[in-house]
Amino acid sequence: MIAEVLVEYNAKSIDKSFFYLIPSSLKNKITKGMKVKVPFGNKLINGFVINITNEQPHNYELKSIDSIVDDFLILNDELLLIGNYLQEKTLCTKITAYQTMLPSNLKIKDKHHNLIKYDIYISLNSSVEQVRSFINNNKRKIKQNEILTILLQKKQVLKKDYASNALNELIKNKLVKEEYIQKYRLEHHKNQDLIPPKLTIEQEKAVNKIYSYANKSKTILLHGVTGSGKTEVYMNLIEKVIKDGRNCLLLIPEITLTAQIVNRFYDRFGNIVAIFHSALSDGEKQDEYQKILNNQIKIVIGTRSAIFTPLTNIGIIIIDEEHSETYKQDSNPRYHALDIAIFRSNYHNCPLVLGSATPSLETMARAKKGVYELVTLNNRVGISSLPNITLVDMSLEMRKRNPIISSILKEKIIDRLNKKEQIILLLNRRGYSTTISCQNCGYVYKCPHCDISLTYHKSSNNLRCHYCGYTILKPLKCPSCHEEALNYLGLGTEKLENELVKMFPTARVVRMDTDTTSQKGSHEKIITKFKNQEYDILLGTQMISKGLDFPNATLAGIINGDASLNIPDFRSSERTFSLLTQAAGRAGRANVPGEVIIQTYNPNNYTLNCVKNQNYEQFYNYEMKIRKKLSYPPYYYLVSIKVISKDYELAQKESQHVANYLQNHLENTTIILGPTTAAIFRKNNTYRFQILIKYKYDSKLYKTLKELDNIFVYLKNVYIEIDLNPNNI
DNA sequence: AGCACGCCGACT
DNA sequence: GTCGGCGTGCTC
Repeated sequence: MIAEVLVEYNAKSIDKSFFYLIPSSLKNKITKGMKVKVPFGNKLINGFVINITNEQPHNYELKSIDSIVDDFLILNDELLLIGNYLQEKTLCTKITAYQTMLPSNLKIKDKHHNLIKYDIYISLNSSVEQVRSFINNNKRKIKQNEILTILLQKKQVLKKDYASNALNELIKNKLVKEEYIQKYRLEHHKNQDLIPPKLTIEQEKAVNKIYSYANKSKTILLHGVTGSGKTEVYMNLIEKVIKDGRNCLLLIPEITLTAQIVNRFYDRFGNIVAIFHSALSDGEKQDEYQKILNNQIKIVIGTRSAIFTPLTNIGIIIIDEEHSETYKQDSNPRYHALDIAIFRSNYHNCPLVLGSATPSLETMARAKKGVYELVTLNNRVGISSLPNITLVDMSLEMRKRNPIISSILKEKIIDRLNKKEQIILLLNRRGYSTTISCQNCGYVYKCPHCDISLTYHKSSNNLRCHYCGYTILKPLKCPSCHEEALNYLGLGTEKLENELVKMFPTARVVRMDTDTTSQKGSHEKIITKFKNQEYDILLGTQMISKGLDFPNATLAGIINGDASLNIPDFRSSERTFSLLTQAAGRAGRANVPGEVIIQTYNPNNYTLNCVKNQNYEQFYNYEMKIRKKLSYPPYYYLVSIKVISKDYELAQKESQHVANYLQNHLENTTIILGPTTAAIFRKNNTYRFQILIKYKYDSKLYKTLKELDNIFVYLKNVYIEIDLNPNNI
């Protein structure tokens, strides 16, 4: 018997299987998916058995497996397949693929701690008669008799509650025994008093439609406006699937911000729910994983990597806030959870639901084409209507010397403070400092070929497009209003907080950004306090826009609606639409109608007007035209290739080679742009050049990218980074 | 990745 | 004469 093993070293040059004999002592113990120790060179290292065969792969002598590291299956058949797929899709090494899929305590490494926690219980170790006679014959051993009497009634109690010399004596004399029982760190119980809300007709129709695909590997887009009760739809689907005896996987973008959702699931489903996210300790993760392996879990809720949990018999996969960019990993391996979800939906023959108020254009395009089924929720649950949105022209306000808070927003804030209602203010911080805009009229330079903002390069004092390389010298005056006011955008939450305190001295203001939420649990504290109305104004960055529900918040203000529009990326309109729509959805959820003020230098901007009209369809149609014209997704797929080196000349030279190579090896319908300097050109003294591939269909793509990747294995001091379907380019 | 092997330059 | 620099190539 021969085992095919992947070894723990992550290097392109040894990204292949190594073969070992299985010694007779391990013959019936080793299965594929196990972690083993093998001799490699002159060291003993860890590896995964990925297959067992009878065929001798080479004619030279094989070494034997040394030992088993963990004697349980770490990679089941499905995970083994997913690893293969992941490697194919992202061009990472096989070992990286498998490592990525596992929680840290199961990953390959030398010292691995066993993080299982136990409670020690004590119980009787002899017959009731023996214990009774012991009590009768040892009347003076009062403490010991006390413990025995309790055990006669309760059978099993926690050791730590009774720990004493007397207890140790009993254990020593084998009258009482200790038992180690695994204790899970996270335990949640169903709220027995909970009465699930009755579904609206629309919600019920959605549930039935989606459920009609049970046992089919169909992807369904659930497009529901903010406040339309998507979570309730998920819960009802999950209930049905569990009744059918199958399990459920729910992905959410960031668990810290969506603690509210998780708690609703705990209340409704109790201890059959396991959660996974980066804020869990290794021990907590191990416990949750263990619960799944022990078949105690029917619902897994987690962030991106939870898509790899070894949940079996999956009956539905749900990706909430489908448009969220957190589902794509932005370091190696650069996988998208959606791709893995589709793979698993095929494997398990179960539906995959993508939920969002603002679906990504790619997803909506597929739904419109009929690749995905489209299910829509048009109405908010309850009597609340969609909020009323106003765009405020900040260039007019600038002249009135209200550069930060417009007069209208100020007026509304005062009004809400008087009514004892709450206010949410969003400071859109994305896109600072890379672009410059006119402080007088809001003009932003764009590339005439790529329709993205030009990036300012201080060293050369010019403006450059990092897609195609178009460059102009930075002018002194704004070409639109002729003022000398071209500058960085810049306003921090702290400055805004000070401004608010000055403007509204009696208001209680709380700030939520990366500074105030670095401590574990601080998110939730701020959210809870605001919800309990201990504050009047919640001021924060994009983190306040997601999935939060504040019934008393009736006004949402967006301080700088433009900032994210100007990021030099073709998706910046889409991101802005999504962010502002979500933020607007925070207002007016309960029975008080909400109001939203968006401050902007571009009140005629199409995207902002679509937000104002709350019209996804309008935005979609408009943006799709631009994407078509400029050959962007969803019309074309993108691949970004970065060539990275400490040596400027070398990086430049090799990136030119890459572009030539692609030109010669890809189909002629494929567009190759660059090389040009990457968005972040110089990063800790390494230089990055970027090549962009746009393709519709290219049968040679994967083969060519693999070859390219292999060429770079043998080049020195220069590296290549390939990102298929990048989030940012 | 990690290690041995190997072929040149400056030391006790 | 030898020690050690790191470039090259191999690991089942």
